[in-house]
Amino acid sequence: MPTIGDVAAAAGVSRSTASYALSGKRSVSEEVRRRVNEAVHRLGYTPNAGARALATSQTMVIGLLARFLEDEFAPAMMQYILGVSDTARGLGYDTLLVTEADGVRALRRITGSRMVDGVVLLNVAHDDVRLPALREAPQPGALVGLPGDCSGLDVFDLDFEEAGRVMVERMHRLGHRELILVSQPEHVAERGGAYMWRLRDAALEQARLRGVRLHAVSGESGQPAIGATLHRLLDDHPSATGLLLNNEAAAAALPSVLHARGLSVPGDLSVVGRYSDEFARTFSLSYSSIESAPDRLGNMVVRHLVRRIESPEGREKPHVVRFLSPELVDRGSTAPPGPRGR
Amino acid sequence: MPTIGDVAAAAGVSRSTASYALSGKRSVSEEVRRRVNEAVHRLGYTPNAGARALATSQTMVIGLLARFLEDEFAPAMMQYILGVSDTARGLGYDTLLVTEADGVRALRRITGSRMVDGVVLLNVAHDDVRLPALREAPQPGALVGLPGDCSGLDVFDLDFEEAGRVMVERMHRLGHRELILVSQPEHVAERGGAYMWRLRDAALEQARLRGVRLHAVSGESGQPAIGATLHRLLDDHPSATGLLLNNEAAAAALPSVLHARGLSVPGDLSVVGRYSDEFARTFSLSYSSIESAPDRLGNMVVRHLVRRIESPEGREKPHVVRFLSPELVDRGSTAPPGPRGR
DNA sequence: CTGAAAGCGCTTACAG
DNA sequence: CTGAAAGCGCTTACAG
Repeated sequence: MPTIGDVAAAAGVSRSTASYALSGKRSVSEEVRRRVNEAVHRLGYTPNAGARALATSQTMVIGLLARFLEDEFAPAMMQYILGVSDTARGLGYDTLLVTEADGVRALRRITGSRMVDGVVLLNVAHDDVRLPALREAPQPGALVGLPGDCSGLDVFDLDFEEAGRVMVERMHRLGHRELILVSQPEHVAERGGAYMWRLRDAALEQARLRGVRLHAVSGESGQPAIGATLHRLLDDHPSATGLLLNNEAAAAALPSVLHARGLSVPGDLSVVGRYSDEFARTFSLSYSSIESAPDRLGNMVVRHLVRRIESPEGREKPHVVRFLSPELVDRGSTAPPGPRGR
Repeated sequence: MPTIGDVAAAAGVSRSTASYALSGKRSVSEEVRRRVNEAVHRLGYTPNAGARALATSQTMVIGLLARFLEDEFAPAMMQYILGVSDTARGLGYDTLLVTEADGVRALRRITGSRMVDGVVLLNVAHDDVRLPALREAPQPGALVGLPGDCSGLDVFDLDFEEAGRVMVERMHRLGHRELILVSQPEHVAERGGAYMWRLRDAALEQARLRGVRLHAVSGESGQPAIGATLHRLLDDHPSATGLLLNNEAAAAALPSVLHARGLSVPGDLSVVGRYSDEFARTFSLSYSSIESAPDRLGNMVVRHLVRRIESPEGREKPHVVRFLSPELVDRGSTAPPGPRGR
């Protein structure tokens, strides 16, 4: 592999001039620039990333820590990873994907060894053990998911509280007065998945304000258990006319449950879910839903991280906690209360 | 961040001795080793990855090129990526994930700049444009997926031909004499997805040998189109008693199609699919299937790549093309022909 | 506009 | 068993 020394020799200039001709960081005569570019092209020169990182303290790589938790919907993770990776590349960065179970050790390794210029954490828990290690790192960090303590980090997440309110509000306006909300399993909350209770508590509060009865329950994260739970809920609350789903498995299982009961949507039951459009397509779901927008979140988190990496004053700017406004994608699954309510 | 110079100073030895004490590449007195380790621990020293890469020409990173093609099942990709990433970490390597649309350019960038010690290509097509660039790279490359020309590369894939034979054979032994095979869309084959025709052609040949009628058709990759196609196929071939699915969307859509027709499995229809166990769980599918084993393939491809990276003679060893034997996971969806055949 | 030189933080022959 | 020094391939002040 040719080095910049080879390029310089071929162009008949010094290594520093070759370097400047390529970086444009100081003016170079037209003639020299041409000769250098020609040499680069002819020799097939690509700068050595390790050497450049050593000289500049910049790797042009961001670390992406993904956690795969039991009972979470794995395919959804792919969307976040793609959003991060594609955005990073668009900004000139590559992505080091870390899926190691021991996130703290992984974080120490990639930040301590300066393999990355910044780190994105996915699937952040309320009391995430990775955060202390991230705060100690010399590189900036940004999160997707809301921890209890956001200090020293940029935080991005869907506004799950607003999502809960929007769901209830949509149903209330249509005239619904009794709803069922199916959330994730209890242990998702126990391990710090704040999105579960953030949506639920806000939905309960909004229901209280509107005088709507809301039955909030946890549901399993897989078939056939969640299907059985949905049947039981519909049995237990025969006068409920709307179903809110903050549980992807429940959304995926609902069509067969409704089919088995001979219920139609929205004629007999109104439904609003919370998942990504990609998810809806994969499972052919035609329920209106709050878009969880993994691509937009991935985009936001990387854009802010890179800004902090690149602007010298950015390192000291106050950190942000930003919530993405939930967007209700209307797929026609809500209507005024049907016969179940009469 | 402390350097090895800081460690050496704190331990009262030279930098070279500190380095050797850590690498163990030459013997060091017990006393010195203790002092160096103590200094490392106290200062929180981690070697700088860029500097080490520059000195050793080893990055301990492997590149992973994933392609996301239209009409392919994205969640399946996550399984391959995890298999590669987890195996790499177990062998001491990190994973640079590249999802860039222009795979050739991406490949040139990460290999030319020596960011990686080797490269894994996922979702390789018959006439994959990335292969010439990979062969020119100074690092070894390994593939998941079978290209037309395997020269200079290690190639791993499920044995789709054997999979096709196993499917037909299972049905034939149970007494089935007329089967339907639903493959991926035609354009999957047109863009070089050899797994499509490899399974189909082998199944057709095996059916011919056994005197079984086999209707081989392409199906769409999403709802509702594939559902309609399945209905039409069952209408068109009323005496077919077995269904073979080399199409993940078709497998996901089948339960509702069968429900709508009032058909039970395996009483009325025997079914064998081809997908991963993870996929079966995600979609709650209880059809027997050829396990596509993304985790095992990811493991194999990385293990071989690392062997080639690390053993000096390994660089010259003949390249391998290895097919993973298909395993039929029995979920009880096959039985002797049902009433449809009578 | 250009070049010689120092330096980034490691590893590893070379000497003792 | 240990150290001084060269070298990996870049970038960038310093001089002219």
